[in-house]
Amino acid sequence: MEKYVPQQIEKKWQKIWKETDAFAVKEDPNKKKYYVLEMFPYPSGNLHMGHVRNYSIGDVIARFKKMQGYNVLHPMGFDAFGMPAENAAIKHGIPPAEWTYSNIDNMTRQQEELGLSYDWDRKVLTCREDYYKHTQKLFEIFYKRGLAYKKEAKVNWCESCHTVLANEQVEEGRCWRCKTPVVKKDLSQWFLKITAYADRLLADLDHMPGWPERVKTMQRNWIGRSTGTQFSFKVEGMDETIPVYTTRVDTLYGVTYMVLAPEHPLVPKLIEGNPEADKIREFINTVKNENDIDRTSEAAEKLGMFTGSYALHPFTGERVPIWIANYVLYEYGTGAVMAVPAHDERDWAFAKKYDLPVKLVVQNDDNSLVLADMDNAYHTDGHLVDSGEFTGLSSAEGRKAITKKLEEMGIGEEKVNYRLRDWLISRQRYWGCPIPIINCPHCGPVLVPEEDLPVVLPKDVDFVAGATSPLETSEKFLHCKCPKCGADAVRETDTMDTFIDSSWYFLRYADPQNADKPFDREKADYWMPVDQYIGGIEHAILHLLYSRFFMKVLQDEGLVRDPEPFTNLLCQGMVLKDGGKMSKSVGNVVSPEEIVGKYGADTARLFILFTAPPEKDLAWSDQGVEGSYRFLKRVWAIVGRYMDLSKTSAPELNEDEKSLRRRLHQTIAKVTEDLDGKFNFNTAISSIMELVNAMYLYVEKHDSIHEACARELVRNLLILLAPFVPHITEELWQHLDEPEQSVHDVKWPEVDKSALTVDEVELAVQVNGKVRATMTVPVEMSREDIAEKAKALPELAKHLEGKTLVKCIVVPRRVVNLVVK
RNA sequence: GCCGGAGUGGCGGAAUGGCAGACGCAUCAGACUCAAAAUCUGACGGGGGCAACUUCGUGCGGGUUCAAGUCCCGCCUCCGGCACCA
Repeated sequence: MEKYVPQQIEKKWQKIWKETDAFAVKEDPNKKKYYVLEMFPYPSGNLHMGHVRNYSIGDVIARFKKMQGYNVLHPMGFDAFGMPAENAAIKHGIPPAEWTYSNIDNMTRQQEELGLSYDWDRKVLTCREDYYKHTQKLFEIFYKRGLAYKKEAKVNWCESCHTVLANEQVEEGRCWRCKTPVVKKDLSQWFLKITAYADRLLADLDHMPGWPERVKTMQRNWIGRSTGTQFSFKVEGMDETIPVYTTRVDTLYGVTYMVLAPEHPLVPKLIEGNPEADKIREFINTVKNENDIDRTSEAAEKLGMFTGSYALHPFTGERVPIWIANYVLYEYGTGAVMAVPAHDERDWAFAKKYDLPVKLVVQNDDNSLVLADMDNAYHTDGHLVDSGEFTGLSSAEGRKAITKKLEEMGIGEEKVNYRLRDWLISRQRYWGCPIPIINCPHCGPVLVPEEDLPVVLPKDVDFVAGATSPLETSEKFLHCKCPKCGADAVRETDTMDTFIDSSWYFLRYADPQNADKPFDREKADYWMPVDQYIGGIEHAILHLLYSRFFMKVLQDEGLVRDPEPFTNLLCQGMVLKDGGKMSKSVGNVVSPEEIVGKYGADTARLFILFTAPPEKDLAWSDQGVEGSYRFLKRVWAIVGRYMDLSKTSAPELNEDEKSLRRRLHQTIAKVTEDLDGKFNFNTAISSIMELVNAMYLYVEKHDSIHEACARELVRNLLILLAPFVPHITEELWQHLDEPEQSVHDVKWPEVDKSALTVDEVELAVQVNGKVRATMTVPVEMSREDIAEKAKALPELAKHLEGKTLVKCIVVPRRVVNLVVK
């Protein structure tokens, strides 16, 4: 047989798969479906190794499931709206669409060169009118359900990207994309009411066993549910009350002051008449202008000022001074807190700094707390002291009883709070989905009528970087008539966050050609939910939370059946080089195209799947790639050698053939087990390597083989390898005298249990738990006989000499342990 | 601080409570070759021993068990998420 030249055979098969539409699928109610999906990429220009890893994992699963008889949906598309396209326009004058489509073409070609089994007829591009038309339609659904609203708010602004950002897109106070420190800005913006789904997003996490624990934890943290009590303080001498939220209402008798966020709307009134008012205003301004990094940094000092006003304690009527401080967040709870310095570390620090009184109202079990000796707040639960009628209750009882009393007084109630904020979706950018809203001077915001969708992105815009959306520069786009009253009106010029586009694309794959609707319910019900989703951990919150939110809203709307989009989630690890992330600035980037060109796609895929378990980080190793290439050459050669061996047709297999056949069926069992839901690609491949090694040892020893045995070995070796390395297996398959069929259409093999039977097994023989010998015994030998045989082993004599046997444990097929004294 | 995950040879990594280190990389040796590469075969955790063999060994300290990388208790370290969220 000729040499293994991957470049030739890979091109050949890729062409055939493309021409025959080999992986196109249709709904088939008689077949069990399996939907495997890799997160679609942003068309940045070129695939990187992370993509290759992502797609290789998905492709093995898709091909394996198909061979198992499932109707497999395995689609691919592009998350094609986004900033880089627009930046290219600003920098180089290339229209964003042109830049994007040329990148898509290039990356699609690179995907094809990896031999991935996609149904390309279902390719989805979020930037095309036929897609974003439906994104707009979905926005209208949200709007009609009261889940999309516009409000004036203090929002996160990135100076470099010239746009606002969602909370989820701010990492440590910086823009997630360009790392520029985020500043606060007052703007009127569109939000989606994800907070209305906070409880369901949280609760359903408990019923998602197919998701990694760490992702669920991150989402739980992000949603940040807490149960507490909200109640109001009266302001002395004013007809005003200040609501506060606390999880430690049991410490209510320890309140010695209260604190408002500087942004709190009551502040101007509270400082009226205070001679220090100007100073306070100055302080408020300083705090407001600080960015999040400074304001929340660990080193940040707690700063505050006394307003001059007092609140009244709801139970004791005591005067409680009202302060303003930088450590209270306006966005969370009520923007005001009761301060209990004895039992809260922040309040403690603040009280010490400004010399405010401290009252101990919770004691530990042995009543050993002495305020004068404390150098920290006591923030754990205990029992209440100096707390009026509640004294003596445990903290938990105290919380219940005090909340009940506040309720009876009509000034408070139990309250659940979330850290999660509504999703800010407006972006002051061009290359995104236009928000289908018309702003009418008389009617306010009005939805674009459904029949007028899509609101098409205009081409006549200026891409001069500025603080407003480029869409404002298109006169034709901007001016329109109000659909309600017909008056002159202007269009909304912000576009939607691109995370909206990716929050429903998995549904579009089920029905990608539908012109009227985002997707047909019946088709969606057939394919959804995604059985296996694969992608990077960086989307643990962003994309994966938004998609879950969308799915729930669509379920409420009756458009889908299921509450969750992704049944099983696999978060692949990163591809590292020299101990760090591959990056252009470090200069350690290995390009997939280069590797594929040098070794072929099969080698690249095999290396990535073999070198590390999928969820762990993978260290790139040039030598490791060589090793994978070497293995494929061995496969190529051994198939040839088996075909060249002279064939016998003896009535019985010889011992070596039998053991080779046993090895084959062990391998089938192992690979099937490793691929079925567990995705241990690395150990699956290593077991196939062991089979190949055994096949080599056979040809070293023999120059003939039983024909049926040779045939079974080679056939099954190729089938087992097919999901991992589709080209070389297909090529070799065609060299066998098989019918006109692709190896990828063959049924996955069954284990022949009779092939696994053995006559004899080797047992380890231990004395007091230490292995001292091994022995081979017939499988059916009784425990008693095994024990007798073990005792008589000569190697054991010196370990047994002069000792008495206490116990003998026989574990069939594994071990014998003689316990002696 | 709270939550989650992980610690095994020179390296990537294997091990339903039952012979720790499968498979691969690197290294060394042998075969083939005039030679090299490629290829095939073998060795390969540490200490001691010419050897048969022996002893220690899965982050640390205890425990359960005939038997622990695996189970339990107490720590340490690293990675990730959240964090002035009241």
